[in-house]
Amino acid sequence: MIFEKLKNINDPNIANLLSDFQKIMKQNTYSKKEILHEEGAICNHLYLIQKGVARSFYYKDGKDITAHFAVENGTITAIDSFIQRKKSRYNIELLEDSEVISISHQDMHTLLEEKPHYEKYVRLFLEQIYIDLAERIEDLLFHSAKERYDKLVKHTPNLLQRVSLKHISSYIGITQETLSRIRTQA
Amino acid sequence: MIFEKLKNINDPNIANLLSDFQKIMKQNTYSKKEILHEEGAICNHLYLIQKGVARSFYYKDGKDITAHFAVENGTITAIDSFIQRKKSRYNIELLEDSEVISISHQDMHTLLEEKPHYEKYVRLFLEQIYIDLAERIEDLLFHSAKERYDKLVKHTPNLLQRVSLKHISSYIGITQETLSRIRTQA
DNA sequence: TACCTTTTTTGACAATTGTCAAAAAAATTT
DNA sequence: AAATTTTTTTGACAATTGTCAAAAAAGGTA
Repeated sequence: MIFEKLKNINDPNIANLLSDFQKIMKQNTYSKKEILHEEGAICNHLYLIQKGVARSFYYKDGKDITAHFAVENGTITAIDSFIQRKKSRYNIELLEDSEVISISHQDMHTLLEEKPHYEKYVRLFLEQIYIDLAERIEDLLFHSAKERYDKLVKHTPNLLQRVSLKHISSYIGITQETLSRIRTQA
Repeated sequence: MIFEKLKNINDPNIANLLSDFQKIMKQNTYSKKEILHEEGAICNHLYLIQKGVARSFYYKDGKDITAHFAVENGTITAIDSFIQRKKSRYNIELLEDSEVISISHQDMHTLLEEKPHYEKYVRLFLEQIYIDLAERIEDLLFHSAKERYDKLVKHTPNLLQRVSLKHISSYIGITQETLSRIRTQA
C-alpha cells in the first residue's frame, strides 16, 4: 500500500484508486542533502518516500527546526502551503539518498474533479494525519523532554539511527545539549 | 454560514449542502456546566456552538487540561474518538448557558454514503482544522508562554473575558500561577 | 593515515517555569 | 449583606531547560 495512512481501509475500490493515483505519480531519485521544496515558494507536491528519509524544517530565530520526518512509506509536504496555496515557511530536504514519488497538487485536483468519489480517501487520509498531529500536541504539552525522547526511541527506534540528534532535538522541542544530557543520564 | 470553517468557499452547491446538513442537525439548549461528552465513551456527535462557550478537556496527573475552546459558530467534538470510533480521553463541557447544534456521526456517515459529493466539504473542513492544529503546534514549540498569551489576547480577546484563567493557562500549556505572573508584569 | 568537517558531549551559569502554601479578590449563594 | 465558594495573585524555593563556549568523538575526504 503506497499510502500508509490508508492501509487499514477495507474497500474493493481501493485498487482503482491506486491505479488512478499511480498515473499521476512521478518517481525520482535524489541524493542526500537535495532539497525537495524551499521556503518562500508555494508547495505544489505531495511526496511519498519509497526509500530514504526526508525532513521538513524551518528557521526560528535563525535556528533550524525540524517539523516532520518521513521514512519509507511515509508522506511529506509543506502541508499548510499545499492546502492553502500560499507561500511556505518550510523547507523539505533529503537526509539520505532516496527514491521519492511526487504527486502534483494540480494533478490531484484534476483527478478529484474528474472522480469526486476519491474525495473520501483524501478525507480519510486527512483524518489520519489530523490524529497524528493531535497526538503530537498532547505529547508536547504533557510529556517532559525525557518522556518525549523515550517515546521516540520506543516508537521509531530506526529513525534515531538514521537521523542526527540535532534534528531529533528540535523535532521534540528541546536543544541539542538538553537531548545529549537526557541520553547520557538515562 | 453554520460551518465557520467553510465560510470562504465559493460554490453554488453549498446551499444544497446546508439544507441537507440542516436535516440532520438537532438543536438543544444547555445550561452552564452541563456536559456534552464524557471521557471513556465514544464521541458520537459533532457540536456547533450557536450561542455560548464550550471547552474540551482531560485529566493529566489529576490536573484538568483544556484542549480546545469553541465560541459562537465554532465546532467542538472529541475529534480523535469521533474519527476513530474509539473511547475518548476528553470531556466536553459548557462554560455558559448555551445553544448547541449536534450532528450525529451515524447521520453524517449516512448522508455521506447517500451523497458522496459532500465528501469534498468534509475534506475542506478537515483541511481547515488541520491548519489550525499545525499552527497550534508551532505556537507551543516556538513561542514563550508570554508570547502565547499575548497572541490569545490579540486574536480572541473576548474569550479572555468569558473564560476563567485556569482554563486559559492549561490551554496554552502553563500553570495558572505562571499566567498570573505574566499578566501582572505585562 | 592524516586532515578537515560535522556531530555530540560537557561545563558553568542564567532564565524560565513549576510546585506548594497562603492570602487577596471576585463571584455566587443563602 | 453576610457567608461561602471559586478564582486570581503572591511568595519562597526547586526543578527544568536554555545559552554560550569549548572539548571530545565520529564521519568523510584527500
